[in-house]
Amino acid sequence: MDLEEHTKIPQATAKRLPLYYRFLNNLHGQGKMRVSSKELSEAVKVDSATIRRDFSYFGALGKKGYGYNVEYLLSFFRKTLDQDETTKVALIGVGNLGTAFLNYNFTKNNNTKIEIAFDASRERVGSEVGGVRVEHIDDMEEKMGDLAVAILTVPASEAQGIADRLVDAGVSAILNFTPARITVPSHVRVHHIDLAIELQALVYFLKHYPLDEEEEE
Amino acid sequence: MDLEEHTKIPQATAKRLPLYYRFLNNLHGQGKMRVSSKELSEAVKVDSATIRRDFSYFGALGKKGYGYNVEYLLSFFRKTLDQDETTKVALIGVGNLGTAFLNYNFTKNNNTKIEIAFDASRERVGSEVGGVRVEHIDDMEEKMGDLAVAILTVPASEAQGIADRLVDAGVSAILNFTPARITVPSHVRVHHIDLAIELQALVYFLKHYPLDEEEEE
DNA sequence: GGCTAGACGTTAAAGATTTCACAAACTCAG
DNA sequence: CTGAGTTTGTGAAATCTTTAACGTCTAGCC
Ligand SMILES: NC(=O)c1ccc[n+]([C@@H]2O[C@H](COP(=O)([O-])OP(=O)(O)OC[C@H]3O[C@@H](n4cnc5c(N)ncnc54)[C@H](O)[C@@H]3O)[C@@H](O)[C@H]2O)c1
Ligand SMILES: NC(=O)c1ccc[n+]([C@@H]2O[C@H](COP(=O)([O-])OP(=O)(O)OC[C@H]3O[C@@H](n4cnc5c(N)ncnc54)[C@H](O)[C@@H]3O)[C@@H](O)[C@H]2O)c1
Repeated sequence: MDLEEHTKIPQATAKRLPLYYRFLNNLHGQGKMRVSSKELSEAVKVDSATIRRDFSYFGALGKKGYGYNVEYLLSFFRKTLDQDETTKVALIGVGNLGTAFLNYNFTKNNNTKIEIAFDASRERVGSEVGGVRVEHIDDMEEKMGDLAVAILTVPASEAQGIADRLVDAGVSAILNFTPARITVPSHVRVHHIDLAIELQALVYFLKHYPLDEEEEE
Repeated sequence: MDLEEHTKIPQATAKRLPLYYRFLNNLHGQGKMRVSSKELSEAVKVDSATIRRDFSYFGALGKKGYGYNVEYLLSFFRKTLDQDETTKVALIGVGNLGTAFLNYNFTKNNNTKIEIAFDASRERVGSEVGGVRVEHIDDMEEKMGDLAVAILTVPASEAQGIADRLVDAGVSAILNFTPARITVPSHVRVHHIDLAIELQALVYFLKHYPLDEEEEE
């Protein structure tokens, strides 16, 4: 019943929910009591109609002529986004990117935490990075426990092999930062974040999709 | 004329072009002469009809009953993606993420290169990271030259201030890794990459959008 | 030279997402 | 208590994107 409701929410909306949640948190921290879709729109750079539409998938959360009650909205999204339970995450590949993530560790206002990290390099294994213990990749299956989510920051050539092992170890979601497009069974969810491509795409848009003329402010 | 043609290409297609290019490069490196949309589809995980459609925006690049000539396609995309000229990029904020990017530097098969980096911390300034000199942020305007693209990896609280200065310095595209949604004039293009949100969204999908039942391979 | 299998390019349909625009419902000042 | 002013929630339209389906053309074989 609960799940079915959620299943109807468009993916595009679902991707914006954490953004809304974060900003509502800020507002709440500032002691703000109410907020309109217009205000929110300016802050998160999403059209106000889109915001109202997004919220409406969850029912009537606001009041006409008033806007949204920050506290109410926040507590609603806290439930919706499962902010009360922390999802434990594994990170594979403690190199440049992996180290950056471990130091950051998404803990600020998040419900995710990197619990354990793995690497193949003997020099890294046994150390702690950002408070997270680095284990040897050979011990992955043994030490990973029942973590459901993994961040993949190994060299591209290793990606598929490690992904296969992750799947066998019971992982059901992978955030893949390698350029390799990995193949997994259909019950596993993979999101690719391909930073090199993001940069190239930005440059392409810059050159081929002119925006407004330059105008001095 | 040339520009107008490109302007008609859907954004979704444009974002996939660097991906195609990278894979074609791999194929070419392996000495492969021809490739079909089906093969490409399996490698980059994009529906083959979508690939054919994407390519068709540029005209008839393939041959029926044969597929695409790798060399031809590659040289076509090289032109289209301006792979021959290197776009110089500045990076602001040499912290965890910034350091990772500098060490990587997108140089592998890319047309982008981080030329210069800036930071506020006296200990970092003057050093080199990944072969890139780190300058003090106070000297940014003076030392940036005419770079058009910047990567922003400063703390969120600094993001808007630095963005304003980047715009004044003539930057027209910003890749923003901070959680702050920055405001810029309409002639400046900003892409947000919000890693914390990507992770949260993945977890949300995992919990609320069940995929196929688990099945043993 | 003719035939078969394969693969493109494209039309059209379906699906997803965004945006417009406005009636209804509310707030708040006076 | 009233009325002016806000702001929601949502049909309907517009836009963008993906996918299916297939006619057409080519390669390669016999
Ligand atoms: N650093 C960046 O800015 C950047 C940008 C875009 C893409 N990427 C991609 O992200 C990935 C990681 O990049 P990076 O710069 O951190 O690379 P890196 O070489 O610094 O780190 C890779 C780490 O993985 C470890 N490793 C190697 N094989 C392993 C294995 N089989 N099991 C476990 N660990 C293993 C290595 O010891 C190393 O610590 C790469 O695929 C890269 O292409 C990185
Ligand atoms: N590291 C991650 O994994 C991660 C993940 C998600 C988001 N982010 C975001 O990316 C940004 C950078 O993250 P980080 O972990 O690298 O942070 P960091 O604190 O390690 O690095 C920030 C760097 O910016 C420099 N800096 C501060 N003020 C500056 C200024 N005014 N001008 C120039 N440089 C200045 C600091 O000296 C520091 O070196 C942050 O906004 C963070 O929220 C990081």
